[in-house]
Amino acid sequence: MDVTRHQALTGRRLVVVAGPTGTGKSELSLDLADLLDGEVVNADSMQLYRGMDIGTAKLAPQDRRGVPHHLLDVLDIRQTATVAFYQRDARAAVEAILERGRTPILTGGSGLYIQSVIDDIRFPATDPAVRSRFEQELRQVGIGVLFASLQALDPAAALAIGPANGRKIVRALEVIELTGQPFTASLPHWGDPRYDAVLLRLDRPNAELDDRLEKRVRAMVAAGFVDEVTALDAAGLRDGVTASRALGYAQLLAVLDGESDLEHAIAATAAATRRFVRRQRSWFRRDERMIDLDAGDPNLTERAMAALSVRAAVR
RNA sequence: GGCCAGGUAGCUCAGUCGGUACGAGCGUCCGCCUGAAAAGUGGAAGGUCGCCGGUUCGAUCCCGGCCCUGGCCA
Repeated sequence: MDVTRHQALTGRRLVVVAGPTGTGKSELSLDLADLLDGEVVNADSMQLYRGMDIGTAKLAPQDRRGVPHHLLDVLDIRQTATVAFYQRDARAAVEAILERGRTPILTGGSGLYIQSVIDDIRFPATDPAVRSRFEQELRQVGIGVLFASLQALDPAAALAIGPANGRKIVRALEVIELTGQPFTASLPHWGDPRYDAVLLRLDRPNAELDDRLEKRVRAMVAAGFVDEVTALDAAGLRDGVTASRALGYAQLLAVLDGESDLEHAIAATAAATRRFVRRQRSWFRRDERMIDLDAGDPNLTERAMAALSVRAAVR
């Protein structure tokens, strides 16, 4: 369990490969794994699910070049993914890799997930009973009432969350009830990342990325995305609170319901993905610890290695 | 060629019985984010109201002409 000591002995540290979807994170992490004797830990919320392969652009086993991957295919479609669960398992995976004397490479586009691994974030507990009670109240009594009570209990949280954000109002009330403490959406301030992590941030120009994303959605459909969703639908995809809302999957479910046609679904998915990319950026952008890399650089891998060695020298 | 409908924000469309466009949704841009984060949310920027002329103190809204789009008829 003495991770720090191990690092000191082996010189191993965590490498994070972050960035918006479609920038080539998976590919880069394979290269880095080859060069650093590494293993990949997935930091992509939707790739946690078994069976969600094509639509999540998950690396197929035969394309992993023998590099061990962790936290892929660990959830059933009907289970709800949560940061707290992810934090626990991802840290365990990272630590196990370090124990083995190898390099953990945390790769993915879920900003909060990444942060949950490298920063000291503690997620207050949850209680299904309390949660569902508030959710029911939200539906029956209305959001206004819940927001008013949040304003009374924790004005700062109410201000930060806003009167229209039902999900977060519910969670805040839940936390307040369970902990007796205010929710206080305290401002994130980062210190030194755990595992002596080096954070790499991939990106490419908007127009270029948007174009790639559109093509990628079409390629997914050509590769059997519709069949995948049909099969998952039979397996209970709609019962999954998280999985059923994944990009592309939600749009294709609408097609299966006859509410939309394929062409519309493709356009809607591409549009939603663009929006997602903007949100990912706004999340990653504020982390000053990240080192930027141009995803379109032909020497991307060398650049990444250079960034890592600079960090090693500074150390 | 004639008739009808229409030309208002990047797109789809509201609206003004003549007084500086409360425009809306979508898109775009920016931000927030502590147990659903591929989710959830806040804000901003965008308009010579097709063109030319007339009436009027004043026209995007009235009149005339022209151009464009869609439909119908010959």
